[in-house]
Amino acid sequence: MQTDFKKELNEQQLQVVLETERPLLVLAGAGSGKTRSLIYRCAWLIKEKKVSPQNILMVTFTNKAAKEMQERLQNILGFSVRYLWVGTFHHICTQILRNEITFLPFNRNFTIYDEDDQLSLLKKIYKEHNLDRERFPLKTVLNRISTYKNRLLLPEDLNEYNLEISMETYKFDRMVPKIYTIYQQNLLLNNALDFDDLLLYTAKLLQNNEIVRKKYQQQFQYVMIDEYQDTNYAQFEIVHQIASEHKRICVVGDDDQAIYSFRGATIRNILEFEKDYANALAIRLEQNYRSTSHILKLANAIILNNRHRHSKILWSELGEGFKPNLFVYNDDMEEANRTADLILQLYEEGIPFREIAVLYRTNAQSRIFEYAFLQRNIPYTIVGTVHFYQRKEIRDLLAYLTVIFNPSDNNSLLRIINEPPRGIGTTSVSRLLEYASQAHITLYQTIQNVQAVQTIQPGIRKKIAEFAEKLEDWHRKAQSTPVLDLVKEVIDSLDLINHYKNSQDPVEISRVENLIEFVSSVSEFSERWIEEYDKSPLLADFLPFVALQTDIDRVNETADTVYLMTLHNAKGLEFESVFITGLEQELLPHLRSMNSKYSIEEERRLLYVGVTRAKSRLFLSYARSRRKYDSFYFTEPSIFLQELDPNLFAGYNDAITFKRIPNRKTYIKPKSLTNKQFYIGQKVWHSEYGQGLVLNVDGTGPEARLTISFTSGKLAKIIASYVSPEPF
DNA sequence: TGAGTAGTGGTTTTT
DNA sequence: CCACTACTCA
Repeated sequence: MQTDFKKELNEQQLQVVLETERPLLVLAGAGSGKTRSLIYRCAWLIKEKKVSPQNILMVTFTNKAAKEMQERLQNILGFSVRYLWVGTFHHICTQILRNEITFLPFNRNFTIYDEDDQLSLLKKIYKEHNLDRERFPLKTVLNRISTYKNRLLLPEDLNEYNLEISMETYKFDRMVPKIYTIYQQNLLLNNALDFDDLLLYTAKLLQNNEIVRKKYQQQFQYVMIDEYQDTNYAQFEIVHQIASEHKRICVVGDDDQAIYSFRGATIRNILEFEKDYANALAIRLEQNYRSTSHILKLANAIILNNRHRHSKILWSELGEGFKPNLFVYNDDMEEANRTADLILQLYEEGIPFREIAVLYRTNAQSRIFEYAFLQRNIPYTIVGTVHFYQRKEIRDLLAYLTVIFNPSDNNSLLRIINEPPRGIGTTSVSRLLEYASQAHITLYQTIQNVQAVQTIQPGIRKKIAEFAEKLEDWHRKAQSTPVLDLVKEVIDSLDLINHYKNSQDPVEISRVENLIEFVSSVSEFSERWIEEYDKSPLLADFLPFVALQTDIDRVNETADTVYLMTLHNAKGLEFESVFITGLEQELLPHLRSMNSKYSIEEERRLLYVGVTRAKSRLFLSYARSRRKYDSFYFTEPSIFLQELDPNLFAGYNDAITFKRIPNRKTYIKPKSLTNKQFYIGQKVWHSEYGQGLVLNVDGTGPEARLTISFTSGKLAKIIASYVSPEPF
């Protein structure tokens, strides 16, 4: 193996592999082969240094990256590394918490709450305590609580705020710790943890419990952390507690790609690494093995405008390549249509769809592209919008599974108690809750003994009892029945397929498909599980997996589809061709980030991340007007474009003067591109027939009839509004 | 008491 | 344009 990889790595990468015994800080530019270096380092440890896989901890940013690392490592080593600890922080923390459950205030079957669960729990709290949702907006409060947790601050650490003043008179800052206290109590009552809790409890456990800390310090002899620039204080503390003793730690990161400060990530962890770990060695990887020079030139020029960074210039030996294109469109619809046309053209040039990605700042932007792609039969996969697991029907089904697994979870039980409708309305539910709180039992226990709740009509009591009996039956079965069989039984027994199929509403009918897809995803999960562990997975194996699963993990590489995703989701990926769309003020940089220099710099890094995803073709675009809700507004080109030298781009010249258009509040229908006069000899593009040459123009404006000779051989007369000028 | 309907307010990014 | 809330009818 030694001879193998020494040829494949450059000098600095080799150093990353071989320097295993001291703290290592790897400053790795985009596309500089950091993943490869990490994998070889890991292989070196196992093969040459005879380190057992279970003594290695490797933290990645996504589950997908973890899976990839594991597979590539197995290929190199030629044997299974099942016992290697590789995964995201959240995944690894979940594992640790389950192992150490005896030291924790909740039980083994805890539920992991996502944002939707958090919101519904908080809504319930607001109702019970008469809190004003306008004065204390749910999301703002949740964000603040998250910030506290990321800094490892518990409600009791904020005690100075717990003055005995009536709730209504609290100002926001004083109210949040109060809500935080109640929120934490409620999570415990539900035997539930939110995402931040996974980190918080793990960090606190390692800090305060010497037995546990020693155990993991000894187990994880070698620690590697990817994307270190995007770790927060809680994550830092977890790593530090584990690694500060033996100090065999290797972190990899790039300050220019820090894009998660809103989640508490702090660049401090990279900047202070050499202070946190004495005798640390810093290695820089600057040679890029991904993109051609024109693309890197643009990337370097963009990031040069950030003041708070380590100077770093990417270079490659892959040749000059194509200059990036910049396109200006009149509106967002045109941007989507033209992007789709360009993608078809690339496809015809031999680039598979899976090597093409369309990136944007906000999830809402995906819809219009979907529409354009559907019209042209371009296969696509959206990564990260409405998460598959967030659709109503899937969440409902998951709520059933959650209650079956963790009966203490009132929140999930409330979600399904009348879903599908079984005649248990709000009044009955509040009577159940009232009884439960007076008797100091859970909602689940209450419905198991519903005959005791005299306030509810006997008829409804009977319905509740039937429901409760079903749940209890499944709860018993779940201990031994494979999760796939259990899921099928739940769906059958609730008659969900027919429930949705028989609806008049097409939205409801479409839910059937998702249910079927869910079953097949459970089936897929089961197969993989059986392959690895030689036994069928139970519900207890499946639920934690689902909770930490994200859309990016569901990306299926075998299908040939274009990828649509946010710039955030594109991190760590690479594509032959990349489109970055919506380069407008208030979109990129986003309006909500424009109030501070620091956050503008983060937006600029976001663009930098997008640009550095491209291997050979890069297309940037913006629209002069954009639809929002149901009206148009006018846009200005992004400041990030305005600060660049236009010569970095190929393409339209008038596009790169970045003329500002005065903002108007009233809606004026944007002039379509086709208002431009077409001329004989012009190269044009048609969505169906492709590229063509104008032979004759009859009339003016969008109504003009053009005679076009298409490269496909077809000669056609076409109304001007159906074709667009050829951009290349 | 529950279910269906009209009106209202709200979009950053994610584990 | 969509998801959620408050209101009305069966």
